[in-house]
Amino acid sequence: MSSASPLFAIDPLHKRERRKQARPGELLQAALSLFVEKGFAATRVEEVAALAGVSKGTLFLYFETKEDLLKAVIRENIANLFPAWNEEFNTFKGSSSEMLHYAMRSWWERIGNTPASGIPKLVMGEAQNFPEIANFYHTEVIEPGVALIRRILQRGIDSGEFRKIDLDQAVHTVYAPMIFLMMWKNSMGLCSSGIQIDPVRFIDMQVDVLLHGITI
Amino acid sequence: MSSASPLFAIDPLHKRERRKQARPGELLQAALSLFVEKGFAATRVEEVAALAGVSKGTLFLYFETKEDLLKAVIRENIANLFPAWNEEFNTFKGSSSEMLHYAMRSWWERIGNTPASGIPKLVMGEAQNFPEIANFYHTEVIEPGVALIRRILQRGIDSGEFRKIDLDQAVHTVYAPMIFLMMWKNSMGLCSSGIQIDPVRFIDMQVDVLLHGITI
Amino acid sequence: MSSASPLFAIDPLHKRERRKQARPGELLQAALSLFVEKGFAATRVEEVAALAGVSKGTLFLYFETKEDLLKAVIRENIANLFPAWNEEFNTFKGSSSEMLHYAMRSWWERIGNTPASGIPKLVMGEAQNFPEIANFYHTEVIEPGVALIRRILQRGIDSGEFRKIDLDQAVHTVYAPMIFLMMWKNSMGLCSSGIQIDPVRFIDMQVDVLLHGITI
Amino acid sequence: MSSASPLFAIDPLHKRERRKQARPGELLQAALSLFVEKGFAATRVEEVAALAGVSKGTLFLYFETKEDLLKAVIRENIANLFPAWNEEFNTFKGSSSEMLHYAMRSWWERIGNTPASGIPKLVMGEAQNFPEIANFYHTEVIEPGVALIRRILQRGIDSGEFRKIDLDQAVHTVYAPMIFLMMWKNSMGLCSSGIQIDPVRFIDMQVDVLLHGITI
DNA sequence: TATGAATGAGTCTTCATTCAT
DNA sequence: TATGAATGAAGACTCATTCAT
Repeated sequence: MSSASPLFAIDPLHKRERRKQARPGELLQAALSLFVEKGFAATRVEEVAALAGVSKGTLFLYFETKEDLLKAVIRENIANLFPAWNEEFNTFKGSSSEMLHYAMRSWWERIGNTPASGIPKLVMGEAQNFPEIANFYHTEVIEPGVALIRRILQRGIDSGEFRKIDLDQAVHTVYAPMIFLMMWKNSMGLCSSGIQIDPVRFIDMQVDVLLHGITI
Repeated sequence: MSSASPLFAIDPLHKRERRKQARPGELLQAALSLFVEKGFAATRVEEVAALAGVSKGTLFLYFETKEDLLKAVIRENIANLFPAWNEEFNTFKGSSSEMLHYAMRSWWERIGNTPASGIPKLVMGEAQNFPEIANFYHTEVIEPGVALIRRILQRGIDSGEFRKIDLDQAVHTVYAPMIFLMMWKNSMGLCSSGIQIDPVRFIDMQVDVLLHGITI
Repeated sequence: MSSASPLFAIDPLHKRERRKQARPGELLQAALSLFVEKGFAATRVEEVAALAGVSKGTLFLYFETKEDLLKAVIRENIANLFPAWNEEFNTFKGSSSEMLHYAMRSWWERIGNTPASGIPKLVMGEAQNFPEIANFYHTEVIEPGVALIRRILQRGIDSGEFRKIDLDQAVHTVYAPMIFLMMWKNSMGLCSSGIQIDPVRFIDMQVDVLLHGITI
Repeated sequence: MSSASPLFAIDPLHKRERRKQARPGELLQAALSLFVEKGFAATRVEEVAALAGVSKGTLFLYFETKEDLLKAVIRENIANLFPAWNEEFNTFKGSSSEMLHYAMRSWWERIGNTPASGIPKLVMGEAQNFPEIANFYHTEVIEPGVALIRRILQRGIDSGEFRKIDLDQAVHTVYAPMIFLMMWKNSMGLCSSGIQIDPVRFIDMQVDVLLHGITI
């Protein structure tokens, strides 16, 4: 109020307002890190609220249920990335091999290497107990992801780069190692004494083997 | 617990006695199926006891805590299989490609296609809450499994069938899809509306791509 | 609060001012209908505020607590009716039987058949938790009501129409069915599958039996 | 075990067992007194359990829900009385006037003058919030009660003692004051400063007026 | 050994009330 | 005055674990 230049004449938000707009994001971030760290069921909503710096009641102002909170976490951190991704691939220049390699690398950078990588473990772990979450994940994440991969493979086949493989099976071959990698990283990978997988080398290896296998 | 699984014990004790000794095994079997079906947290010990035909109190006579029960389930259903497996591979006749294919198929038949396939999901889901379990799984399952795969690949390289690939990476390439398949089958695969993966075709595809990628 | 209900105030203040003074009345009306419809405990203050077209905070500007709001509702809707009623009976022409009949009918029209009929249920339901309210109701409603009935019966005895009954008991006989009717209407009467009492016939019957019983 | 005489050879219950059989009754009694004293919603299950001398969890061993507990209270204290009552009236000797008088007096002794008299207030107070309870009360209490009254009146008409009144209305006239009396006793009647109704005189008066009204 | 009655800590969710704006 | 974001106390219900029998 005291010093708004005319350029910002559009009523600057009051402090309270600004907090309100930031809240969902802060809660989502807190929820993601705790859900991933301790599992969905084992995380108390109170912890999430505390980590976001608010009280338990406030959380329920923004999310109707703990389950809703999880859905929002998924949407925010994964589902929302697809539109931009699709766009990006529409305009990709280069061979389909490069495209596939790029896709997997960039998936790693944007999801696999972020806290969001813990989500698949979460979802799979709770799938039976919360079927609605599993369905949601399917619709919002798996299906768009599979569609994206399929487009890349189809493009390679159309251009004569790839063999005429069975697409329905081949897509699994692409995303299976990615999902595996995320699961591993967020479970066994945390074991101090365990086998450590180097993600970048793992991905390169997967792409390498895969391309060896499907290129003509 | 210390002796061999009572399921395989053929002893001359009269029925009463035998039942007593069979108890832990029945509880273990009940626990496996319920843990896999409903998840560890969502399974009540009373259900396990009921399915095993005993009362809640009896279960605690054999297992100190619910967590102990889970550990025993893992030990009993996976770790114990390796010795026989190693033996079998020592005497395998045939090419290394055949050996790899055989290994993956037989893994599917003996674990992937049984209730035991639900165990990795259990372990990963509880890994952070029970680090001891994760470590146990590492030592008793992952490491022997990786060693087995490494032997097969090494055999192929030695015999000139396979390229001189980086073994440390390559082993991941082999077991990643298997673990993925088990996880999928026991989570998203249960979604009625979800993408269904045909396990046998999936494995064949994996082997196919893999061999295309690594054979000379 | 101290002045007469703003609903009846016709003053020359401009609209803004008038709205301000109208607020408590609107809140009271909203509170009455919701308390009666859903019960005191089950009505959220936010709903009351919303129905009155203000925000939750505003309600607390006018009423210190939810309980205070209930007290105001009772005061406003019942206690205030008695003066006019007393006046009316001072000038009644006709037999005492007619007077009794008229009294019960007109009570039905002015209270029993309005949302205010829900108040006794409210008061009785909360009587133990808020003894103050019960006392208030006693002083402001029950006692004036009983006094009114007693006057009618006394008039009948004096005029020789009625037997010399025990007045202390007889008054109960008059108002008991009325209170019962209000309670029934606002509780069991709402049960779709329940016994429905036709209020007018019920009252006529009561008066009929009563007059049969007390007239000479 | 140690000293069971042959006469009691039918295995005497162990202490634990005996407790178990007593528990529901103890809980029911505790629930009745607290529900009546403080209202259903305002009574915490933990208080009920404590008053019955058990822990919160134990209560849920015997009653699935707080609402179930209330239903059991109603059944135990009112609904269950009807069979015996019906039986009694089948064999009643005397005039229908006496029968009616007897019915109301004995209702007072067995319900009105016991803690169970608080139940109608409970039910009416919670009717909207728990429609299932209201329906239950209707079916289990109101309807049998009304049927009983109707039989008495019909008997009087058949024997020529009573006028040919409208039965549907007349039954209300009988039970309305009883329900009123119970409500009053458990709400306004508790007000130290309030009008006190003497139940026996009230009932006598009701019967007196009623019989004056309906006998030929 | 086996039972199952009893326990009570633990968690989500609601809502009257406060208070910064 | 008016707002509505924030609070946090409260309460029903669950379930692993214990222990008297």
